[in-house]
Amino acid sequence: MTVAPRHPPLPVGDLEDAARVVREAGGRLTAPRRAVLEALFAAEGPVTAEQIADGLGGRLPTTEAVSVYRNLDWLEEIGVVRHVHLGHGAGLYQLAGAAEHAYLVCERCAGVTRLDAARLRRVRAEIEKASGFHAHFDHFPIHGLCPACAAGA
Amino acid sequence: MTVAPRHPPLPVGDLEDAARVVREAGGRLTAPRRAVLEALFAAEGPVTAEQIADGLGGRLPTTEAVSVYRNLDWLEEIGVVRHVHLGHGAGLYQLAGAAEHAYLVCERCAGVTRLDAARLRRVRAEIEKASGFHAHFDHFPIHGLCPACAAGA
DNA sequence: CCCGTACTGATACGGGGTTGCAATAAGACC
DNA sequence: GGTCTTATTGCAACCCCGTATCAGTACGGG
Repeated sequence: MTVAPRHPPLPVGDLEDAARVVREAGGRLTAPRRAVLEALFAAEGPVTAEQIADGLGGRLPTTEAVSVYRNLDWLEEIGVVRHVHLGHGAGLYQLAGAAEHAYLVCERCAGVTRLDAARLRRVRAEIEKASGFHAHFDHFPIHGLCPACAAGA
Repeated sequence: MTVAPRHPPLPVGDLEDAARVVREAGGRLTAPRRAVLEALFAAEGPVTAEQIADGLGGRLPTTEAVSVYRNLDWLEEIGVVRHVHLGHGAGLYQLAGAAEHAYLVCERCAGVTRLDAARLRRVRAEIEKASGFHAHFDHFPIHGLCPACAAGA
């Protein structure tokens, strides 16, 4: 689990597409690797390695946790997978999408809101103006109070 | 290690001040607790629990790690301490300051820049406009490319 | 100076992830 | 299809960063 991506995101459309990318990267499409990819395609949102190992709660065959970790790492290295942290617990993995998403986590109700890149342009511009940093919002969440909790507080 | 502060920050100016606050919160000023506070005052920036337990690398007497964790937790509950995460590793603890600081972490060189609240007003405003969230930047870092690495990339 | 109880230290345990290594199986080449 | 190379697996042991339990200690109000 690297903190920074080594390769640019390499979005894949389906399993077949992923298989091609895997081979092009010099990898083999083994059963555990295929299972990890299938789980990522089947998942609704970002999921933990443990959820993948458990077959998303029984919906898919299970996979050895250690193989899940190794495959997620490697798939992340080649750009197919990304992981985010939405709190103190386990990292959450997902297929690398074409567009960056920010995750807004409410510190009171723990609710998570996904915001797409387009709406962050001005945020990034303000950060750049204030610090020179070119911010990415796809690895650590933006923490704070959601509208409802802010109103109640 | 709570993810969200339970109490508003309660900045303390020096050890004596901290001792008063500890007693007012119904706590006792034991040797390990004093040691943790001394380490936090002596530290240059945010430090790990382990660094505190080690006496900041020998500069101060050592303290049992388990007591360091318990004291940091309790001090955080009463508002004297805050912790941040600047990456995948251990949390980093510091005395709660009066002003919020954001931590900008470069994903390439891992350099950390501290930015104070005043310069974040417009950033926060843009996030509020885009999502309704009232963002805090003092718990998770803003991840991205520092000016130097952005130029080199 | 006493005494209740907040706190300590030793130990065990937990989640989350990584590493070492022998055994297995993809898939390139024939 | 058979062979062979080596990427990958699965098991087990391990590591980091903390937490929980609990008997014993010591802080500090009276």
